[in-house]
Amino acid sequence: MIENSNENLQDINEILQVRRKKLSELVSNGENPYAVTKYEVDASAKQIIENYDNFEGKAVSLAGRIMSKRGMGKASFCDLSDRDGKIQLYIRKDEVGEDSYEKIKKIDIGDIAGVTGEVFTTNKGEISVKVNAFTLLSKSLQPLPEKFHGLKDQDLRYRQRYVDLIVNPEVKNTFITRSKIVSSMRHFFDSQGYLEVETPVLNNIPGGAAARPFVTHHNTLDMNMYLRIATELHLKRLIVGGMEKVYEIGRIFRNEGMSPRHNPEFTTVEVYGAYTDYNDMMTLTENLVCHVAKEVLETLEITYQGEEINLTPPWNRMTMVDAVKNYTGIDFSAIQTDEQARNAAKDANIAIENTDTWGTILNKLFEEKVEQHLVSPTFIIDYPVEVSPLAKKMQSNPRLTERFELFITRREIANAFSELNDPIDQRERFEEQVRQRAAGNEEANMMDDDFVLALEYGMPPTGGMGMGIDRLVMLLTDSPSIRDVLLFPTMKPKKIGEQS
RNA sequence: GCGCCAUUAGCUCAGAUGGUAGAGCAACUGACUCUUAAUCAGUAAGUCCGGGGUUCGAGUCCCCGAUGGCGUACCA
Repeated sequence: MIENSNENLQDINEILQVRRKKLSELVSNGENPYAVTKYEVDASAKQIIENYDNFEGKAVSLAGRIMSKRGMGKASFCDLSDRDGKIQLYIRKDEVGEDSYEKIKKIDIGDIAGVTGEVFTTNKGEISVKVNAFTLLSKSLQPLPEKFHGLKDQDLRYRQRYVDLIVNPEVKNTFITRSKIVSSMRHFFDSQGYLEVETPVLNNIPGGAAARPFVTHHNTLDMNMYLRIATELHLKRLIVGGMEKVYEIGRIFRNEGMSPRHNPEFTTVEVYGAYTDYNDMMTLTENLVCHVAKEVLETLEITYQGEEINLTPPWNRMTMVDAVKNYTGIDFSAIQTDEQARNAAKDANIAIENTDTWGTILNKLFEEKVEQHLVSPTFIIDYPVEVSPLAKKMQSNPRLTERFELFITRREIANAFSELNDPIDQRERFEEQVRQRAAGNEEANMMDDDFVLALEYGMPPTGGMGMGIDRLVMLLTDSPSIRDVLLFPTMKPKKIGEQS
């Protein structure tokens, strides 16, 4: 590798050449930085700064990336950035020795170094480490983006997230928060007796949602398989099997359009509890989000893109029929036939098709006229059966199901219902989905005979809830795009068509 | 999928009306032992996203394409 470093020197720009030259000099002096295997670290920048009284005057050993250099002749200052912070290094020629100082002058911004030294405060009041030994631990051959503006180019930030993380500290914080949110969720479910499980990502029949799946191929079995579009149907099989409280946090895949709120792969949590219903799931959802917000953000009052959101329960609860009535004046409880519903939709300027029914039209009106108003946390409850193929019908009105969706900042955050456990009803609903599929709806469910068979063995009354974790993280980290909460968002390759 | 906008040095950005590209940071050389967007002097650095076209002349105008951002459509 090292021998190759001179190979195409003419082809690369001067900055890269200079760094490669510095590397080969180190190598020929027997100081190949890439040969170093280990460095003892006993403190971090954040620890030192937060517990300065304990560290003042003490010897510490630190390692991290050099982020800036301020040379002043026989003394230099650097900023060293490590896992959770940044600290200034003060390097004096008379402290480290002449040879060492000359070498330190040649380091580049971006190099990884280990230092030992004494913690002190400069005259200007900055907590620093007076270095007595400096070890280059890895050479950076690429120049970093500018120290003040950081990396702004969105394309590069997503494609080269490692650079984004190095130079834009708030990015690292977002992902630390994401990690804490997921961890807090696990604690919440675990402490309530839910069991975390893992179900297959490779599915024979993708189900549990209306979405086009990704198709892949298994060579030995010589058959196509699908990446899962939800975890729902497997988790409910586990309820049938007597695992009464289960949850899964996992990646799902939907072969659909991309937008600031949609990535082809994203993470959901789904939770199921036997002997509970959608009302219990509403309470659970409220408790979950509040638990996470309190634990991670230490507040229930957040700001999302300039709008203040108060997460303090209880949250608004509104039936879909009431919601549509409030915002459009159209009262679906007074509408009986599909024909009447279609006329109401026309009056409201909603585009409809001949296949639309009372329930699908109610849902369309809700999506087009109501969703945009749901900024504060709001549970919309009692969804039409046509758009809820896996939810239990309401006893009081079989056109509706015991289902809710949670909206915050106009976005769907969670979806839950009293799970349909009637195998005969479930089979009929699948058959309806299959008909829609045959009619060209690529997002309709496929028949899942094994799932129906499972229900035939008997599933207890069960409440279930699914939540988009990426969207929750967006909300809690005030991130405008889903790509800001995904370390490596899906990107189109930059160069195409060159080889083939 | 459609529409609008963006793409200029490693990074952040300027480049009216078409006249042959500029700053700051980073880099390099030098000065400087408490600086912190260090300072000072000097040097070097470009496939102006790619490909066509108009023109005596294109970073700039036109067409096609690439990637991204936003909006819209789609997404129970």
